[in-house]
Amino acid sequence: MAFDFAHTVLTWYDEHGRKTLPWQQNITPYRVWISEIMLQQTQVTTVIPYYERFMQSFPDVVALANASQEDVLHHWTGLGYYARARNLHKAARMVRDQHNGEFPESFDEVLALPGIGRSTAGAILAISMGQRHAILDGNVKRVLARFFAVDGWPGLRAVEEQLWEFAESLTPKERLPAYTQVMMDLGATVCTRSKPRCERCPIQDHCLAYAQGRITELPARKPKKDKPEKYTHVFVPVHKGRVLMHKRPESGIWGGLWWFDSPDGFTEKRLAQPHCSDYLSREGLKAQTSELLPSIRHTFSHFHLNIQPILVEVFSITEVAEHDSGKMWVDWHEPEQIGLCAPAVTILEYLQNQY
DNA sequence: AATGCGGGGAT
DNA sequence: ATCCCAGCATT
Repeated sequence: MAFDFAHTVLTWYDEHGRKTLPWQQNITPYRVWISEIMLQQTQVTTVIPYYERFMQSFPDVVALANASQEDVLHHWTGLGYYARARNLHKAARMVRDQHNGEFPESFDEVLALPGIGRSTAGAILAISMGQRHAILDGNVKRVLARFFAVDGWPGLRAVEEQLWEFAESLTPKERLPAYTQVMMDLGATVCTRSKPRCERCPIQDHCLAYAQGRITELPARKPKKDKPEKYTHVFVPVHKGRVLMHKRPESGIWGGLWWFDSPDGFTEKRLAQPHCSDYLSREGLKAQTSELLPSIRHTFSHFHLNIQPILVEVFSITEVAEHDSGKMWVDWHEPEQIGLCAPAVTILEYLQNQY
């Protein structure tokens, strides 16, 4: 009889699989959905506190739909990939308005929700409903690339299609929640990127990469390219314990998050320090002093950003900006419930400590 | 098919 | 400093 892959890993799961993660308790499609989105490109230990806070504030899909986007982004501050939060909110409103507030239970309907692709749709329905769908996240890609000794970077279309075929062919007809979980557990706790624990792997005897001594070279690494340096100046106008912030456009870097006004955007070369006068007159402000705050180096997936914040102490405000205008005076000792990008948090923390 | 999209943990 | 993580949307 041929090697029964699913049975072998399921037996291992019963003894060694993770069963106490927050989203593994009180399992519902909604709770699994939120966990799957948060866990996209984000590690488990980072997600856990975010998940707990999110569930506290938005216990069900209707609660999430009824929240403001501002509030949702606030709960996402620091998690990254903010389009995930915007899509999550949009999808919740679709569920509320088009599915009577009940999370859909067919694959095509779930796949149609923004922010949910093939793997996430499969994971949600397999884990919460026991439906038979394959998944292919980073963990499963690594396990299968090694088990079948698949060459090539999994980001390549052809390689990914091959891995999907393997994933589909191995998926059993029974015990879908446990099987889906164990494929991720294997990748997360045994078949790790570096120093995999092959001696504890239930499928070691049938692993091609292990047999070929190619565990460390599979899956193939992503072709690396060096990240360009970029630069930006930002004005940080302060007045009586508050700081003027600007809301970024919905799309692009830090979409919908609050940041500071910049005279030069992100530039390829380091520009001379801008004068405050133009900015101040445009904003209807008068300054008494300005000084450079410590610069911040922030790394994105595709470039480094060198940020030079310019503190401007303002002594008169001719116009108080309104929330709706995309500008807001934020109390740095008690920031509003808004979404902030990581460098904005750094600057606010600096103001808290210094002033 | 390739690129954009964040932040942080592991090494 | 580099790699990469429970991926998806856009072009």
